[in-house]
Amino acid sequence: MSASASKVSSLSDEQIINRWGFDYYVFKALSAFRDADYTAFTHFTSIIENLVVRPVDGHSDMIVKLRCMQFLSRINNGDKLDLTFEEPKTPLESAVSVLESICRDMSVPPREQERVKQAIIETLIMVCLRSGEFTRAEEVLLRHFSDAEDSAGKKKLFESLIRRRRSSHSVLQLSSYADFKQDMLDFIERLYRVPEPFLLQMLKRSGHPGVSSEPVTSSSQDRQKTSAAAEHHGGVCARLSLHSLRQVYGVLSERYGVSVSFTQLQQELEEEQEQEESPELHLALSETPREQPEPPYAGMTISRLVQEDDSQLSAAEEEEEETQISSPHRIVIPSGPDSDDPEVRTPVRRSDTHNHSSECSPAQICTPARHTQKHNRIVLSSDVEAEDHAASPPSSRRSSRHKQQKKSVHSESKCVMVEDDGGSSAQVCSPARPSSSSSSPAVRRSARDTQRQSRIVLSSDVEPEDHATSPPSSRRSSRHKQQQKSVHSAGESALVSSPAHPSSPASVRRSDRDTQNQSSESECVMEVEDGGSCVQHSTPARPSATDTQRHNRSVTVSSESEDHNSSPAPQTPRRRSSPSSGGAHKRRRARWQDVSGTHENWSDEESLFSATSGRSSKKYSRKMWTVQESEWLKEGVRRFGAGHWEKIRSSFPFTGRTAVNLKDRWRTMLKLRLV
DNA sequence: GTAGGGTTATAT
DNA sequence: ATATAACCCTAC
Repeated sequence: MSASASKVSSLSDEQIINRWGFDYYVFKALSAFRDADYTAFTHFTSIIENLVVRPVDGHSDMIVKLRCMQFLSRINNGDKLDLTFEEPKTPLESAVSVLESICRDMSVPPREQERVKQAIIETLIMVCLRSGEFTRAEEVLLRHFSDAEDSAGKKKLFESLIRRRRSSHSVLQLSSYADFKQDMLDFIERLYRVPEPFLLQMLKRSGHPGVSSEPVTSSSQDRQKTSAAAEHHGGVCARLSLHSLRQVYGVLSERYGVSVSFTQLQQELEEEQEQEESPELHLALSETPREQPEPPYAGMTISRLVQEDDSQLSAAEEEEEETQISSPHRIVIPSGPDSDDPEVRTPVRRSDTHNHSSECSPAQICTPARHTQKHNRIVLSSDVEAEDHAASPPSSRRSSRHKQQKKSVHSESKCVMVEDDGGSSAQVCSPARPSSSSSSPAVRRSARDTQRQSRIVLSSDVEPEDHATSPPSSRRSSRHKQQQKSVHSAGESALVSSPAHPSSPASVRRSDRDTQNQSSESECVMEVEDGGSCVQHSTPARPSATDTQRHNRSVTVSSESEDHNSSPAPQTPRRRSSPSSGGAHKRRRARWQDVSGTHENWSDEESLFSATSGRSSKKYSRKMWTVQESEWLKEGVRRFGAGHWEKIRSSFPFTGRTAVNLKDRWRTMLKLRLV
């Protein structure tokens, strides 16, 4: 779909950079969890939660990562029965819901799925027993306990303990919650290996001392592989002809809207070489940024291009596979002495001469650059990292969606690396999933097998994440109307970023005032417990309600902007300053997001990882539909036809939506003529 | 599982 | 009080 192009173009620097940050913090959160540093884990998830509220380039494996974070957050709080992530459920029950979502998206062997679920349920029952919640334990036992024969013994035991109201028993003592947590982490890591985040890679390449990125992945060998791979990088490259490079360049330039011709580029390169000092290749030179600022990558230097992509999947590639370069090798054009020292490469370095700084900002961030070497070289490779995704099942996950959209499935992985003297190199990789086909051997990227990246989400969907029944937050401002009229076009799925939902204010649901006090108290407690960061949410800054809301909707195509978020006090530790409120007029809640601009997509109160304390039982809370969800729905109807609600529901990452909800929403959309 | 009419929660 | 998106109920 042409959407890819527009999508890419609409990525803002913030979206891209936030994505880097997102990947980094996910990685750190997993590391912390593995190290049993749950306080740090909580801190990182809080950061993620807040980050995700900002515009983020949300394609690719973001959903998977969010789900993993959600899952682990719930597991992490599973022993606290008074917390809830989804209204009536205990954290572990929510974990089961998330597990189901994960299993839907990624093909998880049924046995594994069952085993994990059973482990969670048993743990939940034990937690209930230990805390004397016999009734609840019984409820869980009856509702979720596996009927499998092998668990019959345990079932009996639990029944007996419940009956006798015994909260102590050797079995209860033997099992440790900490072990359970690690077991769950192992499950997640087996399922999905998080690739080394782009930011860390950059840091490492920059030669920053002491950067040791502990892999999230359990096997530390991976990490070593990573570096090893990096080191060999240069060595592995096969040299190809200029002709090949030219072809590849043609494809890429078209894709990214680069107007410079290959020949021009060569000339520039030559000139640069002559000058010796300009290590970088500047596409920008000829790009005339001013003229066409629009195109996403226009005006960027190659390095920047590359980098963005390297940051783990960039949209473009995922969507256009056709343009994929199929040559399995890397192309290296030596233009100078080449040195293979990989470590030194700093992908982007701006330094020198002609760089139009303005255009390449993002890239520059991480380019410390060492100036040692000088050689120019450009490497384009379609590499393949995949190869070893042994453990990863997921290739199929979302496949259904994909397939339909694209027919060709081939390996999507490709990598473009540009390196010039100075050692700066950049790479573009589309990790994509390791699809069967080509398995070219290269090892790249972060060398870890990571690769499984789960699928590619195609249209940018980022999932708004989260669970279903979340309590509505109270204030959601006036969005309805606006949304109706304002937009509606959203036609194609061009959504770009869809952040996940912001956190939810826990207990603050409907009327803030009522619950506020309580909630604050509890929230605080909770934070302390787990994360330690108790940032008082108590008075959550109440956001001012301005209407500014929707102005910003960014470029995303979708027009309906709903801003659903109303979560008043995000539980996160830091309060977000809401830019918007200029004042303190009647402040209602800060809607930071509104300010941001691109997020139209989420619904109010859902929180990604935070739990609320206290359970409420209220009738039902309305969960407004996000733009993202509406887009999915439209896409689903387009694909399967109206009336096939269940099918549509299961084909998109809806959370907390039933087929009937979809049907009702569709009815509403028709009524509003949004479709 | 879906269609349609009724109900409820919210914003104005 | 009114309008209405989201939800619920129930027949098929």
